[in-house]
Amino acid sequence: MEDLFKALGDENRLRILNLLFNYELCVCEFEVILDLTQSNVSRHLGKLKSNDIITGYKDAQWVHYRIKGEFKQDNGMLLEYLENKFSTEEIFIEDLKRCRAYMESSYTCQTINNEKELVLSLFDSIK
Amino acid sequence: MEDLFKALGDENRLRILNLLFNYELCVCEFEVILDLTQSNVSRHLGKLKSNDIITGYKDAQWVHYRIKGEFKQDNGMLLEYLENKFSTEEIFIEDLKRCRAYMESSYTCQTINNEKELVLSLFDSIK
DNA sequence: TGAGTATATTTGATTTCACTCATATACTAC
DNA sequence: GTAGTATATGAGTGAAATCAAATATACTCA
Repeated sequence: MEDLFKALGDENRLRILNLLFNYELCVCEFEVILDLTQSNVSRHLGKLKSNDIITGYKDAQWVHYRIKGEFKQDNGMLLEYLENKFSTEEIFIEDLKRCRAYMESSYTCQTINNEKELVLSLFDSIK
Repeated sequence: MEDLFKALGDENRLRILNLLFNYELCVCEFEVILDLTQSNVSRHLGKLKSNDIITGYKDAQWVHYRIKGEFKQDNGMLLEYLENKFSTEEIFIEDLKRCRAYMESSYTCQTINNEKELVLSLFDSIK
């Protein structure tokens, strides 16, 4: 319980969870959407994973992450609480907007790094 | 939100909250019931207070703490989640047993420190 | 007023955490 | 096989958090 809250006590990890509440994403996508370094994203995902909050599966070079089913089952009320709070705080709302813009584009995790400039320009029109 | 979870990400603070979900208590009572030093308890209460989770009022030398009403209103689901988890984890159950034994005794925060040995002996019969 | 008590805060040592840079691993495609 | 890409991890740094011991503050009561 202490460890769970420690895992949630970091803004970047909360931003990651906010996106994972809505989409399944891989490291390189978090990297661009949240504007974090690769190793930073990987570390935070590692912490969420070691606390059994998320799980990842490998598809070619890419590792896709999602909220763990068991975690959802055991922590329904907490998740509801989080979703509710996410929907009222600016930073999480903005993150989701960028995520949606990316999702509705034709870019994928196969192209996101080659076309990073173009993906970022998608986001300019939002803010 | 990050700060709230940081505040919850400490076992001693969770133990304090567990008791406050059921009783209103002052520093010297936490000290004996949870077997922590005075400065340690005071520090943790300070952190919970600065995060607007609890509030304290002074009565003579004693400061009594309780969960803040606004916090309850704004975080109902989180509180429900916590109460639920507290009721399933050994350490929180034991803490509550000791707290109840103290509450049902005739000791008060005016006497708890003079009679510390006797209060502690109340707890022996529990474990 | 002065002694005694409850609580808060300062100090300093130790630990923990987030972050970056560089490197290692694992996979793809040629 | 080699080159290239995505992800994970090791090592080092600086910031923040914990804790105990000592001190400061605020209150009571004689």
